[in-house]
Amino acid sequence: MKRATIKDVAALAGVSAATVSRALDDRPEIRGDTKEKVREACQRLGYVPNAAARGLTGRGTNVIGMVVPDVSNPYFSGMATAIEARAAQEGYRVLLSNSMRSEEQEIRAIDQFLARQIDGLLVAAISPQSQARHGALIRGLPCVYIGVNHSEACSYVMADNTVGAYEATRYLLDLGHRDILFFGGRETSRTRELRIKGFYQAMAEEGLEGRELIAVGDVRQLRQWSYEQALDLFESGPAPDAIFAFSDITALKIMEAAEERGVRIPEDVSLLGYDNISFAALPRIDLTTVSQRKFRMGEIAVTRLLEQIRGRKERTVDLLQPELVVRSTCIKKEGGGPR
Amino acid sequence: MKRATIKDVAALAGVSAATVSRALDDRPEIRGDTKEKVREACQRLGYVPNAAARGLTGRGTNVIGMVVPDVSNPYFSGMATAIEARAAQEGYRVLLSNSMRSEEQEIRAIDQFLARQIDGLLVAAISPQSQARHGALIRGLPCVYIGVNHSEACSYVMADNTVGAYEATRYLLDLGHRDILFFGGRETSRTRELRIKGFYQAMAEEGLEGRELIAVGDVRQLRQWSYEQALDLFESGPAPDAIFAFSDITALKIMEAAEERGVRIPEDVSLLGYDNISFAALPRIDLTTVSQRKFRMGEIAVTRLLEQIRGRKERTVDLLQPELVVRSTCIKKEGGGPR
DNA sequence: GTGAAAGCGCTAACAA
DNA sequence: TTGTTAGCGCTTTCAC
Repeated sequence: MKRATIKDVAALAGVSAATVSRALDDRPEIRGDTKEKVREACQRLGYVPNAAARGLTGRGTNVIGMVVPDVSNPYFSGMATAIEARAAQEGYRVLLSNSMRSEEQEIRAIDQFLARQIDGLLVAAISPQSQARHGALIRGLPCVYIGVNHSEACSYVMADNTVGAYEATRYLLDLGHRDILFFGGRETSRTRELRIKGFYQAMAEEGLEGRELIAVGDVRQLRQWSYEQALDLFESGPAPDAIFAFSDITALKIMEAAEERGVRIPEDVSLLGYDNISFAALPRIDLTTVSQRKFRMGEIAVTRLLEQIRGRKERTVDLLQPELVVRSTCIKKEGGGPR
Repeated sequence: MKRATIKDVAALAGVSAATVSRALDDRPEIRGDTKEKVREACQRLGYVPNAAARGLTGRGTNVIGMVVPDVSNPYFSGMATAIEARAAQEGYRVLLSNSMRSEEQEIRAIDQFLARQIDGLLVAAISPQSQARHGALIRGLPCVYIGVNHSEACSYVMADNTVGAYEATRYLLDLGHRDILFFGGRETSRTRELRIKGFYQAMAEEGLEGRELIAVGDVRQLRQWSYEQALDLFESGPAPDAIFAFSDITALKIMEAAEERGVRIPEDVSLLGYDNISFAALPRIDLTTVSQRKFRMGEIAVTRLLEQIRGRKERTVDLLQPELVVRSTCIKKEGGGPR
């Protein structure tokens, strides 16, 4: 069964298509009873205006698109939820598309959105390189990047990862830990680059060297990698005083390996994550971590995007200060204590 | 800056719009060098075909829409991911929209999709009632419902919740538990209705009564409610032998309250969840639960939807058998043991 | 092999 | 207050 068009409605209501259009727009120049007739006809035919055709004539759609690397990652789904709530307040709907951490899929997602008459775009890109490739596509479309993966040519909102890592490391140091291991993250990750900088900065202040473990292999195997490396680490000799995990997800895998090896957290080794995903607050997990304040980040991103949609021309940059969330996986080092 | 149209490309390439259209479709009748010219012009102008206009002329868009109650719920985001992977294999993209557990938002989401030239729709509805209201909107559009909230008039895929609950309860019974409490779920929930049926069925077989706790209040407050009720439960006297939680999320809140009250799980009370969300497998959580096999469910949903898109007319119904996932939160009752 | 023209469903400018 | 007309960007006949 073909869907009803505005013409079908017009015919049934005995008016012209233009009148139907105006009636549905609830314009004042249309008589009440005409509107009534039109509404009735729409009802009868199950008429839904075709947004494609509408978009064609050049008005806004009140829809914004959002591209994320992976919806099943609580970091992104949490942010998406905040964004949708905020957008809804402003009368916008959000359409979500997954790039599955593939450059090609990311491009296709953006492409789809561009072709689909949206008013603006929010992108959590998978790498700074990938962002560079979007520019040509996006052109004049209002767009805000979220997170560290963006070029300097676009508007973006990000948390200060270096400061976050610095403060987290300071916290560990103040707890008396000396041998601290930065665990995970891939070499190509910009996020890692920023975090490790903060880490070494804090370590250097104490005249400490610090050590790190760089993740290798396919992005999709990272969790497995973390688990195996942690197993090795706990097996092969004295563990560090504390582990600063690249992300909460990594921390969780480390915790799993510790469990497996009978290493107690935090008694034997302190563990600190990054991101403050909802998992981290779970009973028994209760992971000490750094919050990127993703809800706030989402809100700001929507606000900036709407400003653009409403005419703002200048590029915007928002840098959020992260926040240490102290829970129970880090304790004072035995015999150490704050200096 | 306006986006380039097919005409701009045509002008730059020195051909007609029709030729551009054909060239981009890689049709054999177009000469190779013409295609080359066209491709180059597209490149230069950053041309992206407008899907709206394309959809207008009536061909498929290779996009399917999916409506979920809440992306930040791992149950749905997990399923969405499975669906996207499967759809991608078949050359389809998935656009995700959140209903935020509101009937109004759900309708708007569907509306949006209908208006947006998608080839098919996947819906995880928030209630059976809400589904009834979609019918008029959806009309002939290929559509598959996921989960228990659907009418009998549409195609759907769901897990057998009654059998799942029955088997889980049997498991608890076989472990020697007698006083089992079914905890949570709102009175209006169809899911609850089905699960509690299985629960009482198993209990009745043993000549046991069983007891239940019905959740009240706003959906968004449910977690808080679970936590508080569990606190009360553990405080006000002898806890049951075992708790069968309405969902994993509920179980997690119960676990939190137990922690708070010094009640040990599973030593003092066994705990069983439902859904097998990814949280449940976390170290230290390790929750025994029932899997709805949501990945499989997602795959089947996509398959059925594509069948419809490709012409199948009949309604389809798929019922999945759930699976008990034994982990560590349920143990034999002290002094009880399997009979 | 390519171009001209019609039409998809809708809205906006102009008439009546 | 309402109808007529043109045109949004694209695809698809039908000619050439």
